[in-house]
Amino acid sequence: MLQVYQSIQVPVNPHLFIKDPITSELGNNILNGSIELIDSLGFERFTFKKLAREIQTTEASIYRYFENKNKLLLYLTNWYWGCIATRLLFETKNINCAIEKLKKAIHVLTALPNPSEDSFLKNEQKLKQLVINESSKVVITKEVDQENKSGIFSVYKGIVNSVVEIIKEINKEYPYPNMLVSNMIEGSNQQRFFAKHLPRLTNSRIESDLVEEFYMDLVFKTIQNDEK
Amino acid sequence: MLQVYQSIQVPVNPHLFIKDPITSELGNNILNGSIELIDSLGFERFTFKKLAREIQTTEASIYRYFENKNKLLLYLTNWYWGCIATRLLFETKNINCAIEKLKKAIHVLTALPNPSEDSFLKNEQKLKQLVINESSKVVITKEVDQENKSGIFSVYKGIVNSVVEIIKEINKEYPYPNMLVSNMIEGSNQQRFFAKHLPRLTNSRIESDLVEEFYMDLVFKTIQNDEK
DNA sequence: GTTTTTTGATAGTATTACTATTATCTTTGC
DNA sequence: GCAAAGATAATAGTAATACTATCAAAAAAC
Repeated sequence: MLQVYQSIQVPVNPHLFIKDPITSELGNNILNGSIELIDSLGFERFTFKKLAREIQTTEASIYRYFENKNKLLLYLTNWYWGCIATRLLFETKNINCAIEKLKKAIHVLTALPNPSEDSFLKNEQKLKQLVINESSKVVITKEVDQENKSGIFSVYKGIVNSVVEIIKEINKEYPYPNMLVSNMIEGSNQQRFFAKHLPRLTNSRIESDLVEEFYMDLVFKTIQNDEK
Repeated sequence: MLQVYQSIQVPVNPHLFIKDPITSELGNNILNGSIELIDSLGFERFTFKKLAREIQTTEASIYRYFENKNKLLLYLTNWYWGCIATRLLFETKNINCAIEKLKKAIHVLTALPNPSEDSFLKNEQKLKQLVINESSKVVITKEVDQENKSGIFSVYKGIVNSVVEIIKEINKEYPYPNMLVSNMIEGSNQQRFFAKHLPRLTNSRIESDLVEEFYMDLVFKTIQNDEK
């Protein structure tokens, strides 16, 4: 199991851990165990004590890796966005047509990861669930400015920025590209939460997911040049 | 102060309180005090003990009104959406043109409340801040299905639905009206958070707020009939 | 003017979010 | 092959949180 995380070279901001979890067995157990446990308990009920019980270690040992559970969740989401950033780079490479590139980007950012072609990691789906259900709890906080200063959101910002650049290639007059992209990324996650729990807020369903096509339609219509 | 909350007839789901706070002085103190305190501490650090100290009462007394702090925040946000729903009704009344109606609706849902013309309540702005910064923490939870069953989100759903109806008047072929509306409401709040803390994710700024015009542009472009 | 309801004061419990200490176990250097 | 260094386990302890319970005092309702 140890090398699962190491094989993907996704560096995570060192501010988020005390001791790098990918360098040890225990560290990897913490990562895998926390994904499972946060997912099943929800972040509020998740504690290091429960995690320790689950992965057969002690609370104190986990604290040697992570300052607190917020940092751990930030680590996990950061790592997720790192994977997405890498994939975005791969999949838009060697495409010349900006429109095609944008389509690919929208796909990478809004589609559900396909369980079969899941090249990157077996945990990607559970991790996406975490991002959908829990990430806002460690981002929309009073600590955000501090975290931001230490560069924790730079990977995410990089993703937004690279899609913004594609949009500018297509229509450099469009005045709100950053809003459009961040709205799409956050919105696509939210729509999936709605589909599962508050279906009257969306047209998408778990059985027939419309999120990708909704944003595909929305983005292209929105950036189309008015003059045309 | 007591009648501030009573004057606006916004019924809040009784599941959210043990004893109706608008019926007593203490109840009103709890509501006003909690808005201030959650806003200044952030929801995570907010406790009933601290609130009790602030409004000169005891922890146990607050527990007589609200089961826990989650329910209290749900109460506040529910009340906020109740106000918005009322305003939406008022402001779109007697407008025949669906396009004008939609413009009004987008305005009500995405614009910052104007401090001077703030007809409804002096707390509306702080309350909106609460909704922006804290509401996701009590919505995106494991309890959402249970809360949903007891009808806590019906006001919100009603708002979404009434805007969906307007969109259908304009273009009944558009396949994702619910997604578009919920995306707009949630997104507009998020964009304001970004403007304040993560400005590279948005084009809007605190000094020059572009949220309303962004969604005005986005929604109308998105629902425009392709055939035209 | 008594009864009911509401609030205040105090106390207490289980859980959470940590920190500290020491012993053991593993790894690596030589 | 062994000492030194580093990592982990075991245990203990503290302050804060999230409540619940009890009882007396104050206010309101009848």
